Amino acid sequence: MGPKLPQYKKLYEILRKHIVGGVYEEGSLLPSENELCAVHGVTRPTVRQALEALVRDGFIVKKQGKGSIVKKPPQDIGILSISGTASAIGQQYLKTQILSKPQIMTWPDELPFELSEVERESGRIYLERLRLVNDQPVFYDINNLPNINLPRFTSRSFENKSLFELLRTHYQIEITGGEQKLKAIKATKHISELLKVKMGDPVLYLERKLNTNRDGFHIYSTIYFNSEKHSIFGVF
Amino acid sequence: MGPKLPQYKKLYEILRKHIVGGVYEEGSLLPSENELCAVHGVTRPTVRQALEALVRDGFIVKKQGKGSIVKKPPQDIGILSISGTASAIGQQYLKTQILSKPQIMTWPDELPFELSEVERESGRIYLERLRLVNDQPVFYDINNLPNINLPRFTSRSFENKSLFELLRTHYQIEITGGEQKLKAIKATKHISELLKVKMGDPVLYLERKLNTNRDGFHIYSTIYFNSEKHSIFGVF
DNA sequence: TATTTAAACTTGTATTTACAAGTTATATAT
DNA sequence: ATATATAACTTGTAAATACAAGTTTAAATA
Repeated sequence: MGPKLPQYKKLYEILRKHIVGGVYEEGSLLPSENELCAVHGVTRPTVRQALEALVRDGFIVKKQGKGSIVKKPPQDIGILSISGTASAIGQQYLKTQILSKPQIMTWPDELPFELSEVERESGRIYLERLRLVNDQPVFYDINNLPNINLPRFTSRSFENKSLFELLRTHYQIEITGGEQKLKAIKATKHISELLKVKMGDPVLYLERKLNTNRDGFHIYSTIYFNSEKHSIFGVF
Repeated sequence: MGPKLPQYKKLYEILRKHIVGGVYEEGSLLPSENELCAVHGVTRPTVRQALEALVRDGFIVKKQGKGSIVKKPPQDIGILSISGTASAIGQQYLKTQILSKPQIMTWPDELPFELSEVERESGRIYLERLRLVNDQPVFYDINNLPNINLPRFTSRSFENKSLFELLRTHYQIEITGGEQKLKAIKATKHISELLKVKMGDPVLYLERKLNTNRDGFHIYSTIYFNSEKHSIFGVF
């Protein structure tokens, strides 16, 4: 069960959790590297590896002679970039409703992106979600993951949890990049009902292919976004 | 005048130059870390720092047990990221039409972003463009730059030139990042006429604030995008 | 010959040590 | 009291070393 994470990743997870959990206020300083060494019983290079990852993911900025300064968590970047949607808005306000529980299916014949052989042979895990802010529907997303080495995945709970966080913490799958196409389209009947907008009203439409640290493991998503009250915010 | 770069940065610059210069083919392997140590007379942690930076900047990917694989330099990134719109589509197909020549004005009272004091006091350079692909209008953008140390700017030619390229080559201003908001909206009469879509049809709407290497110098843009035939494509 | 095993690579993780460089607070001098 | 210098922090850079883990190649075995 214990996935034997390296120490710097364990420390990364701890600090990340503390930051998003509000243990450290925005703008305040993290404990110094030497303090972190002492507290967690590791050496400074190890601590620095963890901090580097936090910098890369936008949770802190470092200043020589000063320390590590905590940034507001959704410095992570929202739907336009590699992180999950949860952090874009602030996890506390974003609720997740599963429209279609994760289920194993075959791939459809036509896809906006091309599959690798392994992916096609393994089938897919299909998952539909509706995501709400203040009980108002904002995202509707359709996700396809290749069914490769994801034990117990279909039986896990997704309510109010980020898909990416689950992949990262339980399967050590990290998003390393991707590509996406973006359009403004008219809401169809189906979409308008889900997102509670008028039929024909403009909604954002995204197609994404995300790369991961697992070779040949990509996540394919289609996302509809109701931008009437919220807009997609991105920092880069 | 030697800027006394740290060793790992020197090595980074060397390897980067070699990669973009074609010394290493795309997909081929860089010398192993130990080889690089020997050749450049540094230790492995130093080499790894340089390679880390190359990974971060998208020039290589590393595989445990295999080596460092050369990627084609981060092609361009499209409108969703820091580069100009020209590279998103391919400069050769994108034409620029100036709707309102650059002119010096005062800032309006209301702005989607907050100005710094220096920016507000200096006034702005205002610039409207329409950008076409195959003679079909695709972007309409409204740009505001603070009027700080930009000699002869209003008299320069912009036709078929990237605003960012001009800023970089003539004023050494580089975009370092930014933030943006994204919505799908209905085309107003004005927008529909410019982008040649029906009134009320969905168009993409972006508001951006771009940071530069000049402290306190930001570029504020509003962009309307006709996504009927083209979609915005982004790699990250 | 085909398969398996082992060796020789590669990068990944981790410790220990040392000094440089930037920041802040304190003590000292004027 | 104010300015200056010092000391005590902070992160940044760099070395030398060790072993783990993944990949490839070559040798040994069936």
